[in-house]
Amino acid sequence: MLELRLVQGGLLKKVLEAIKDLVNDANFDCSPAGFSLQAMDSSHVALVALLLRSEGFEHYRCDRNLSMGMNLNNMAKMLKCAGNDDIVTIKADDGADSVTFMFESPTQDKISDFEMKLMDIDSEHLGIPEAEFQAIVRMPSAEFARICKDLSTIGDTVVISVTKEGVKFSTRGDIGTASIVCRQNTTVDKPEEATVIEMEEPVTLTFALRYMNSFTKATPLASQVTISLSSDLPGVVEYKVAEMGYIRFYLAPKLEEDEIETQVEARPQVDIRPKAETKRKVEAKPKVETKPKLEIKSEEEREPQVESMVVETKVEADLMDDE
Amino acid sequence: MLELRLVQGGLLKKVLEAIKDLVNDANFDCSPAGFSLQAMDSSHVALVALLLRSEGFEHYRCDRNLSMGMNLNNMAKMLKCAGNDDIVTIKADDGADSVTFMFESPTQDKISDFEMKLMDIDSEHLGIPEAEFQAIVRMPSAEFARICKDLSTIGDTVVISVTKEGVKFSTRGDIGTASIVCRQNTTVDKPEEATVIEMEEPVTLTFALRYMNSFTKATPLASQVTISLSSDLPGVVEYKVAEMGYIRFYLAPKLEEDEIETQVEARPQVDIRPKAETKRKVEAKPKVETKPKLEIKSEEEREPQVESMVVETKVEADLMDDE
DNA sequence: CTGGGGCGGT
DNA sequence: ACCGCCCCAG
Repeated sequence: MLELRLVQGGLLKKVLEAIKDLVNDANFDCSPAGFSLQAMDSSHVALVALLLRSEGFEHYRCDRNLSMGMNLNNMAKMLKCAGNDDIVTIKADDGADSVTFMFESPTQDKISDFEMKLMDIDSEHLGIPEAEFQAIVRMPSAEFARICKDLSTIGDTVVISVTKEGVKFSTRGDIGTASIVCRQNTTVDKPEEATVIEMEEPVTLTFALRYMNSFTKATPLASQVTISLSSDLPGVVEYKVAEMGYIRFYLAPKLEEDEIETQVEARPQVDIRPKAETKRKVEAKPKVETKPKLEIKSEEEREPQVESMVVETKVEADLMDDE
Repeated sequence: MLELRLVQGGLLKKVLEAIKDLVNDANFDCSPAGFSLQAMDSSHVALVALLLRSEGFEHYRCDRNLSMGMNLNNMAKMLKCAGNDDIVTIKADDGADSVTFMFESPTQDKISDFEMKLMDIDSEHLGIPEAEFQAIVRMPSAEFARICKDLSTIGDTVVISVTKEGVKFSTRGDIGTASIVCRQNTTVDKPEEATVIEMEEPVTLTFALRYMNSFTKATPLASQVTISLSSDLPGVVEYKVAEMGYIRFYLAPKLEEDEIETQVEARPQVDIRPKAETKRKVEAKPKVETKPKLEIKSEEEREPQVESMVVETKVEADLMDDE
């Protein structure tokens, strides 16, 4: 039996708006620690990881771990029927093939029940190793969204370059070039306007703007966004979900044209894809891949001490390093 | 070397939004007097003249006259990336084949650089004679925009009729007719709400609404619009650009059906088109043209005293009678 | 002036 | 689904 009561129903609406364009179907995993989701986008280039901690719910009952496969578009459709400050309750019986969303208007005058069929989705739970990043940029989420949108009117990719002084976003396209520099700035009136750069060493990476623009759908969730970069890891774009957890988007960097020949094979291969998937791709395309793929190991491929981090304890592991 | 620094970057954004639908490519002319543009729309029916006086810029450096051919859509795309109260700097080296737009956020935390390729556009600088108009209407720009939009749902052309009492806009279409009269009104709370008519003699002219509606894209620039009419001249729709200059749109009146036969040849031919262009059209279509064409002489065709008004001094001449 | 919400078009 | 548009509120 599962029963999760969330006072700020609007949060869940925004969460679904943020991920439904990237991922069609995904399993929501419920454990005593929280409500979470991990899924790759349909082209296997980006990965979304959502966590809503149990403490963030007004009421959280989860008798045993449950994985519920949902069509995110359909779920979003139902959640759209909730008011922004309705109280949302998610209910499912163990082993049931459906989930119920209940919306209570703030005045309790209106109670809505939506029932949605669950789907059987086979996706392995991917272990995402915690990594040290060479640079972490925190900046206003709206500003980041604006930059990605603006740059995508000029080019298809963004080069993000972090130095101590600031972060530079640049692109190039048929009509010209663009370069936007945001300086570190911690002396602002409101903390949500700050731009903070934590940097161990300068990093320059290239990403597809198409995905970045998808990620910025999460902008309404948080006033700040965190961009974490290392030269040999997928970039991470993270939005906090108020008091509850986060949505993280992982995106493999594109190789610069002149890097492709020399570096693609030398890179540490940390592959996030499930084994079968990885094999198939490799067999199908034995050549150098210029299309970026996320490189994080799947659970089975990881080191023994990680291997032991089974699904039941995994969410807690994630919790530890949040915030 | 050219370097123009404009504190109200939003103005330039609005200027481009106002003209980019009418003109695809045009030369911006920089002289010590200011930053200006003259261009005909692609169907050679309307003409846009923009002037931004050098005094309106915070910093204006223009070592020598420069004509920069730009694709206005691409320029508008780049300017859209500026915030409305960013400071905009336009930079170009003499003889360079590109121009740079720099945007500084009000807080200076964000600096954007956009570089755009210039194009080679051969357009003659058209001399637009200053004329006396039989009637000049000044009215709220939003009201004029609304009228043009409303009338274009009924018909394709607007008949503008000015008398001492007011100005009448009327149209006729398949579904019926419409007529909107605005009375002169100078006793208003705010000066921007006034409707003022300066009239020497009554005028009635017909214009294509399609162009009028294009012109009203400039509405955000100014709270008032000036419509200047004479029976034998193109109509002029003018929007002031705050403290800096103006955008003027010239549009040839349509001949009323019953006027075409009797008047078209009798009209004073003041043709704005470059000579070659004029010739070609005439050769191609020796018949009576029912499509209106702007009738202002090009530089070479004009009278001696106008002839001497060469490009260098021309902007200043425009300045004289502005305001 | 910006942000948000709603709308209508493409 | 996206974007531009319009209105309102803060």
